[in-house]
Amino acid sequence: MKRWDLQPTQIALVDVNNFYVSSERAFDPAIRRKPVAVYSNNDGCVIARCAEVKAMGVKMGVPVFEVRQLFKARGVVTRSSNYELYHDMSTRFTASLEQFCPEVEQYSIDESFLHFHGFGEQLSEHCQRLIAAVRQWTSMPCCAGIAPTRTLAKAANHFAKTLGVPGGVLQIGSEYHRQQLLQQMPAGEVWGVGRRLAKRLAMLDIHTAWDLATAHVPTIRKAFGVTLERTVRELQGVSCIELAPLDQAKHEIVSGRMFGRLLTQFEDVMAAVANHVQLAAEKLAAQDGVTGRLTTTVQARESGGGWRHLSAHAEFRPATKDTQALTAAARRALNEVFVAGREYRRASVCFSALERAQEQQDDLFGITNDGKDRLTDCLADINRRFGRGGAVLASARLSDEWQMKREHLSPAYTTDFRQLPVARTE
DNA sequence: TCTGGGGTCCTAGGACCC
DNA sequence: TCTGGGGTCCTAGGACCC
Repeated sequence: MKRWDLQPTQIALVDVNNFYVSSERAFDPAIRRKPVAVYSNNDGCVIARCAEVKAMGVKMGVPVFEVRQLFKARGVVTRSSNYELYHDMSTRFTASLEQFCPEVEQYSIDESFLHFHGFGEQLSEHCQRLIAAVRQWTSMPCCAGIAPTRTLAKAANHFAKTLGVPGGVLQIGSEYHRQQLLQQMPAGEVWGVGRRLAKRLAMLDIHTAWDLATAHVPTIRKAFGVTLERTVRELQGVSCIELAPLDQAKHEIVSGRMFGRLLTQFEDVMAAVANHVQLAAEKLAAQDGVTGRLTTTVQARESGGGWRHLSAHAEFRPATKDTQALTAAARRALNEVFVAGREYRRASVCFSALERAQEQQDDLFGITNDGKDRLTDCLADINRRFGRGGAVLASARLSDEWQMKREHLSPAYTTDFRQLPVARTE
């Protein structure tokens, strides 16, 4: 029998249970024993639920209006997304993991892959101590799945949660164990298999993760491409999915959002666009980048009632980070697609063709934009020191009709002195 | 009446080159 | 009538992730 737990390299996937809910509960003991749900931006749909709310049958992503009555009747506490809080809790979580593993690969806001080499049979206990420590240091519950590949570690983590294993750690220990688990797992639950792929796989009579792991690889390759082939090999125990480091410069930067209500006026939509240009420009500055291409996209209502994406783009040579030039280009692009009298519900801005500022090629004609870049740097600096919105171009503030709804927002417990939680002793 | 936001990778197809 | 082969680069779109 192949011993999977004694392979020289083991990967643990550790993630926080119901991360947004757990973050909300961390600073508000009053809701620790109550059912809690967290809403998306704009209070549009449900994006996090505690176990009790999941048990009520509330699915990820359901529109809020569908569950409002249920939540009221069952006393569910609701919160708008509080990303300042979540990011801070995420930093604390990752820092805790680093106390237990030198090789932490952060994958998303609430989960990391931990790489262990030559740990032998003690790894499971080590991860149990890790989970207890995270609980003590951050108050957040988490689980770990351990296996030789990322995809199998994800699967193990899935079972650590759903089977409620003691200590919150599940390690795939043997060939038999791997088979047992994968046979219980629907193919659509496998990391990298979404709804559409699951449907197409079902037509080939592939229903479980085990079916997928034992499928004919060349057939999979031919029908679904190299991405799914890699998933199959990972399920077989061959590590072949690498992750790009999180701190690597992004290839594109997007900022976009639904409006708090439908808009019809050009300047209202433009105010949102200008704000997104500013946010994207700050992210661009953070990676010391410049952009060669800007795309403005809006969603407009069609005469039939459906929604349609309309977009136009502008190019920059040389590439730039000048917020004024970017905003002006975004305005021209919006002008190309905006039709008076239509309703709009969303705007977004995407920077692509990104380059590093230092490696930027000189323009053939020696055109530079030194002075304007200094203004951009200065704005970014002010916003870093005084918080978002400390200084913006006037065009981004002409209208705030587009601002999103956040009617159930919790305080910024950890990032704003005025909102620190207060502890009292009796 | 109300349905998020920000990313990634891969593929196919067109334009263009010698 | 018969109309190459191989390569690069770019873009749009599809699928996935949390």
